Amino acid sequence: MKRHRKAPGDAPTIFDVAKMSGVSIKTVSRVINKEPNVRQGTRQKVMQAVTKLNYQPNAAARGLSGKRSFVIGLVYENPNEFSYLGQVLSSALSACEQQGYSLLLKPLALPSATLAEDVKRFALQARVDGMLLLPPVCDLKEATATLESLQLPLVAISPKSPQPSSVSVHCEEQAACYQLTEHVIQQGHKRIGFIKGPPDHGASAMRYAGYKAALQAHGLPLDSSLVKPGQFDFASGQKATAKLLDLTPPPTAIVASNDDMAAGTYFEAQQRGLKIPDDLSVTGYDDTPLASHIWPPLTTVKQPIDTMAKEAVQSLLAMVSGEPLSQASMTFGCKLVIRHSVARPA
Amino acid sequence: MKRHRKAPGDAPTIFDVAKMSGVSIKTVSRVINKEPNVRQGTRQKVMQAVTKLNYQPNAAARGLSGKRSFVIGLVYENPNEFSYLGQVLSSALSACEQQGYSLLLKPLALPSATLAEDVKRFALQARVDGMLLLPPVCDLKEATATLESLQLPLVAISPKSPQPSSVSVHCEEQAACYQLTEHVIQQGHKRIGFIKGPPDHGASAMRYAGYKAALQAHGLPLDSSLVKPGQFDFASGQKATAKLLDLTPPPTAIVASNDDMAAGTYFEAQQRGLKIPDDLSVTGYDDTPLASHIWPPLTTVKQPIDTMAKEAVQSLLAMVSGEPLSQASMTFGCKLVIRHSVARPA
DNA sequence: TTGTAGGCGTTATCAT
DNA sequence: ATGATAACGCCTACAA
Repeated sequence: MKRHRKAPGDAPTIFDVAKMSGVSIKTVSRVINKEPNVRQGTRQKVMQAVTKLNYQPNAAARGLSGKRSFVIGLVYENPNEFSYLGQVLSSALSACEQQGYSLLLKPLALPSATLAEDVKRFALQARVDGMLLLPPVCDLKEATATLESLQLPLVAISPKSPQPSSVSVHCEEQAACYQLTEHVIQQGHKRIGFIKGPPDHGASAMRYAGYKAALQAHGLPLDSSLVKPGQFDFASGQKATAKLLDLTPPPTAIVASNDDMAAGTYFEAQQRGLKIPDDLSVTGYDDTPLASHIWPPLTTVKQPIDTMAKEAVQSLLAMVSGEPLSQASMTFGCKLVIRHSVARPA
Repeated sequence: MKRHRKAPGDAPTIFDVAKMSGVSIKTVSRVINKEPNVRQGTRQKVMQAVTKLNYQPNAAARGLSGKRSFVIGLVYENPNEFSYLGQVLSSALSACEQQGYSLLLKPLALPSATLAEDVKRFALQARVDGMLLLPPVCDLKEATATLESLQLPLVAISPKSPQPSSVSVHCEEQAACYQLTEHVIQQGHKRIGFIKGPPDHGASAMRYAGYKAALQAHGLPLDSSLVKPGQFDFASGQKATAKLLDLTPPPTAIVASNDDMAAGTYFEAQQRGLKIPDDLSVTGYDDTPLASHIWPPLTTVKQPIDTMAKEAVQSLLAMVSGEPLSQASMTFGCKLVIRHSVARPA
């Protein structure tokens, strides 16, 4: 026999609400889930009881019983710095909260031999309704294929290419990096170094393409010795910069594929006694807090991360609810943020 | 009639494991939860089936049925920068994962009129087993009292004072800041500015006390005009530095209560054409990635954040399990990280 | 528009 | 040491 008698301290259940409002639990359930076919007056009675009792649906029970768990996962690579991730995280979190969802974090150590297994375990254990995938995980077939075989709705944030098969949000990265490079060119620079991002991030290729296109558009040759690999982190940015500055003659400007690497460029240049921007112009990408906190303030590109994350969540939840998506992929514009790290070459 | 027949794609349940290993579900449950009173051979049989089926206990079902939800909450103030929080987050997350727990994030916008209500709602809705509290929330009575009335195990990370009533982990902040200040003094500085942290963070007072004690120990006067308020963020650090540098004569060194504010000091000083450390010595606190990424590398204090977070989780889980804690409060040592932002005054 | 019955996968209780 | 069975709180059928 079911008890459903609660001790004074216990949290109220749907039965308590039903009793207080004089309806069945199913009706309460309908109200809670905003289902149709409830009379206006009934709905109000129930809502009153809910408020009065401060009733909170039990997430575990909902997850167990229903199809939805009200949990979505955010999968990302274990970061060295929280610069970009921090922004995504904050935005995604608040978007989830607004929609009554919880966000579960899943950092991954890459490369991983057990990637597929790990991701699957995470999805199954938490019974997530869907997943938000960050680069480079969103482009790793082991991960996405496994998840898709679980029938899990997936949304990729800035994946390699606007996958026709899957849903994603991204930026006009190529155009933005074109503008950025053009801005540098317009200051009179001819030898412009470039620090690439890791090849497994889609953004890397896009940004590099923008750099190349700008060079070409302005009749500048593409000198491959001026292009160095990087990993989107400080250390690789510093290392690449060292190589670049060792060149004879060295570049007069360096376009780094993100802010963290640009910070590495600052570091190496300043260590060598070079003054930015007089001796070396530098640009970044992402407009992380760092960009405006280092001296001189870094010229960079601002992605609408907040908007993107919120749209990603929105799309994901729509998929979870089985709603048809108006579009499988959304592209947002980036904004050039001109500060003080670019000047005319000496 | 119970089905317990799973479609091929469905995740295996405890029944599947029970069937495969030829025992009852209760025995499987015992094995899963490491309960005693299971014969060694039985335990092994079950474990084999678990492995073979890749069985994952359903979190929702566990939460619904049992006393524990296997979820803990991490409550913090909405950050401008993820410098300190990012580290705590990473560590806490991995600690939770290791223990089979999930970590749910709860950022708060402070000050908040609905703090108690928000925190309570969060706790109830997620049915968290316990909570990790970061400053300044861990010191806000509205929050802690509400949570305690829910009988929720709480662990505070670096709270104001080693609360006798509650469990907490912290650092020897005063001693560390004493050493840091002493290091500056030993370089020959007499006029040493100090940028305080926000009064609602326990660390602020401790660090300030360390500064004062070092001054006194070395026969230096405490000049209150050299002490400015700050908020632990870049902007307030910059602002405080501006005020300090406007003094006549200005200080020859500035001790900032954390790295973010020290970055503000760098910014303001460099904007004025001052060279660090030749014209101005600077120190920070926390050893965030930023500290080693700005130029010149910042002398700071490293807290064992990873250890602290892991211990905090450990203690919390012990409380959840009703185990007696060996100690209600744990203190860890900090480490001075001497880099290149302090030199002899001109 | 509303209500009843049954099951979701686990842990708890109480036998055996 | 092991097992049968009743909760846990909710949602999805299906009735009414």
